[in-house]
Amino acid sequence: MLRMSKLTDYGIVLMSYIAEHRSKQHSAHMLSDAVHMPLPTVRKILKVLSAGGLLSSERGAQGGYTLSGDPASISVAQIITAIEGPIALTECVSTVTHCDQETHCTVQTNWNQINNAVFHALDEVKLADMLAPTVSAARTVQFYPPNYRARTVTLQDGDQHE
Amino acid sequence: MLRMSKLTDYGIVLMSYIAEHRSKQHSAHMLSDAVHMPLPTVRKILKVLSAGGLLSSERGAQGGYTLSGDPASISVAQIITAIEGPIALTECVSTVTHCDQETHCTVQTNWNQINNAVFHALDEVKLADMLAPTVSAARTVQFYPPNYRARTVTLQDGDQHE
DNA sequence: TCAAATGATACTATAATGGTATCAATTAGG
DNA sequence: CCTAATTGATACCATTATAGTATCATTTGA
Repeated sequence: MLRMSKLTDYGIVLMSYIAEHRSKQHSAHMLSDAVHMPLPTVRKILKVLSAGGLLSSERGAQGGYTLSGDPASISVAQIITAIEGPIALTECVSTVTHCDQETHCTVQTNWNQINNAVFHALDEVKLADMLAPTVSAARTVQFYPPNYRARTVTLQDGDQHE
Repeated sequence: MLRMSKLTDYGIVLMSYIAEHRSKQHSAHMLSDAVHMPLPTVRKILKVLSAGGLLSSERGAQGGYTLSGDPASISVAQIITAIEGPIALTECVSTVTHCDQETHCTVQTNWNQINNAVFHALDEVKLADMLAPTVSAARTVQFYPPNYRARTVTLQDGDQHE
């Protein structure tokens, strides 16, 4: 988990599609057809991406959306941020909520560090990278141990819990 | 956003507290008092952390929980994974859902790359790092531009939208 | 002037989450 | 051996967030 919203996922797919077909102006309707997503949802997302400055919009007949920048300079982090707001894993980092943990919360400061790390990871990946199937995968070490997973096992008979 | 659940946040606070007071056996009740969280919730989280192998539990009177490993070797990624399940930002990565995007989804393969990056970032930060207030912050470059944020502005009068 | 398009707002149903309650199983100690 | 303290498991509920829909206003090209 630690999942981002489905809308964000859609947003990235949309951005990818538009990036693949630059120069053209894309209406919500066209995109809805092309990417097989419900029109109202597409509209909503495009609006947000536009408000976020990632797409340029033109109103009126023959209007539509275009990328407002170079695919190589638009990062996944930007897209996520545009749709979900600033990347912050915990509430205590993002908002200035007065939480009664504060006293015991040595943790607080270190979250910024973690957020930075995650943000950086997401900011390194550009839209252009998403288009080229596996270009950068080659130079990327696979850190995720394939069978890494906490044991949420339900113990079986005769199984000893350590 | 891209927020992890509140329970996970709690989980990290609990793990931090236990790590700060190792050697002792901690009952849910004690922890609830110490960290000021509702007892049932604490119980739930401890149970999960225990099932995830991060805590060792002893039942019966005078029972309780202890860290099952060294704070320096338990990572934030492990804690998150224990509580929320495997770290996967998109559904299409985690589950084998048959989504009708597949055809247009050049994106798919690259998500693994992103997930790896994020996982790595979270796996680098150990529980021990969370205790020492700002030890490792010094050697960590601050990547997050302080005013980075998509413009979700509501335009004011006389304000020109680019 | 009309049709095609985005912009804005508000609403609804479903799902996820946080929180609670209850009972079973285990174990130390009198 | 019985009781109290403790974890384990399951089930439930209320609130919130999310995804999706509907509607109307605004802009603009032909």
